[in-house]
Amino acid sequence: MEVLISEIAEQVGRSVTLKGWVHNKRQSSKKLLFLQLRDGSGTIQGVVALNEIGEAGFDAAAAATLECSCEVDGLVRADNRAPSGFELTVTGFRLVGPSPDDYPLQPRGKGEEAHGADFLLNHRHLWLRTPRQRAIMRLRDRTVFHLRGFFDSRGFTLIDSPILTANACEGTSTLFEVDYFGRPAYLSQSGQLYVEPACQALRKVYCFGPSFRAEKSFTRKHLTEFWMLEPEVAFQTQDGNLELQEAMLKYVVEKVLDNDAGLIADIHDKRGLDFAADEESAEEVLARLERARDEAFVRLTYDEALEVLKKNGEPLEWGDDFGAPHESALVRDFDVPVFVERWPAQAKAFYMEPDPADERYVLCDDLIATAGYGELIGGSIRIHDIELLKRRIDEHKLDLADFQWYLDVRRYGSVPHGGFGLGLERLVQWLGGVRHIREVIPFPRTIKRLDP
RNA sequence: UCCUCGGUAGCUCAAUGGUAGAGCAAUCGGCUGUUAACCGAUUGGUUGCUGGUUCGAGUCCGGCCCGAGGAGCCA
Repeated sequence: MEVLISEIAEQVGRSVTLKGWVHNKRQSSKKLLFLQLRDGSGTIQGVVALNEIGEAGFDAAAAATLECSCEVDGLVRADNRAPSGFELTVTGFRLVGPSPDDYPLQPRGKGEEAHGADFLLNHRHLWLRTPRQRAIMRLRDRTVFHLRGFFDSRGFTLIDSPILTANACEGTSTLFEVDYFGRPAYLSQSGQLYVEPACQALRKVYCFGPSFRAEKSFTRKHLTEFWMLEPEVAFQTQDGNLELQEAMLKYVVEKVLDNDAGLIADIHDKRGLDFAADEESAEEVLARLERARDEAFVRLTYDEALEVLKKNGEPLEWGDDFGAPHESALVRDFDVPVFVERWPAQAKAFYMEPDPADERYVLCDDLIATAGYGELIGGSIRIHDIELLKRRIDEHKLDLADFQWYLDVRRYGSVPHGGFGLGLERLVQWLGGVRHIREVIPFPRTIKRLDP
């Protein structure tokens, strides 16, 4: 019977067939060898003994090379010598697809010595086969699943925003331009302009899709193509917006801790091919997530954050935006994520609602993650007064003609509304303790890398 | 765009201006319980490109190319 390795515990004592790949081979003699088999659901060790499989079968298994694909028959045994607790006594081996002896990735390495970042990224199509990358891809999938579960449970509707857009609303410098039947179009850098009208139709909505930034940044936390989830809620308040952000993250963290903690252990297995040498341990990641699940997030106003920065030796002028050094200085004192809300209007985007308590500020927030993973979320209440919005568009030297339909949202039954943008990759980094953003997306796009 | 560091075997890295090396991978041999197996042997090089200094350059100097990480900007 054909089974998956993930189901092998139910098959003890039975003869089964596995279809997969040879991850590694250790030959002990002309009579005994070990195959590390993986099938996408897990890995198991196959024990190939001459007296169990016969000469022809042994020779076939002995000819297996790294990453060749195969069908393997065998008897499932519980065995405490195996890391997973189960082994397969191999009784048949059939090659499906050979793998020449120039397979570029080594099945193991002495920590980060085996391969470097550039080499691994050039072989991303093969790198994905390794256990660490499998665990990261699974964690990404589970994160999206849990996010969708959260918004579903709160009555949100998924609204897909377009990727091709006509307007360069916040300036063209960070946008990718494409030729759209002879006129310029741009790859979307945010779905916000589209979920704003949608929330007036469906009350609570979110979009989730790729975002594109042509910024020439080259760091561990930037991609030119990344996935962003952007909720937008009609009749939203500043406190309601923060509550939604915190509840969303606590929900995802709790689900990951309950269901997917094993993936975090796999990600931090020291045997993994990995160029992020100085990462947290799995225990540190789990402890950090437990705190984020159990303790209230820190909430600071911009002015309070300035005081913390002054105390930590990174003073800023009122009105200045935070740089990366300020972010780390700010979260140094806290071991849960930190909201910084109510920023000076001059540091933020044109569409943000003024704080009624003091109009020098706007109703907005950034959420800064623990452990150096940076900004996970940026959110705000949007201006719903059409005259104020026109004034702001003008002040920011933007073209009113580009915003006619956006202004319609304020013209007909305008309501206070707001939302935020969550960077999926940064969330997966933070959840998994993955130091480099290029590992948490299957095929990363950066300024220097379009292939594979 | 700016700053810093780097480019030597398939990979990860060594090599006072003086004969280009190791570990891993691969190949061959050995071993009936290996867990990143181990032991022995073999193969493997236009030292990123280019011009210069020098008796002699992987090493020093100029230019270029490529990569990494940080700044800025952001998610």
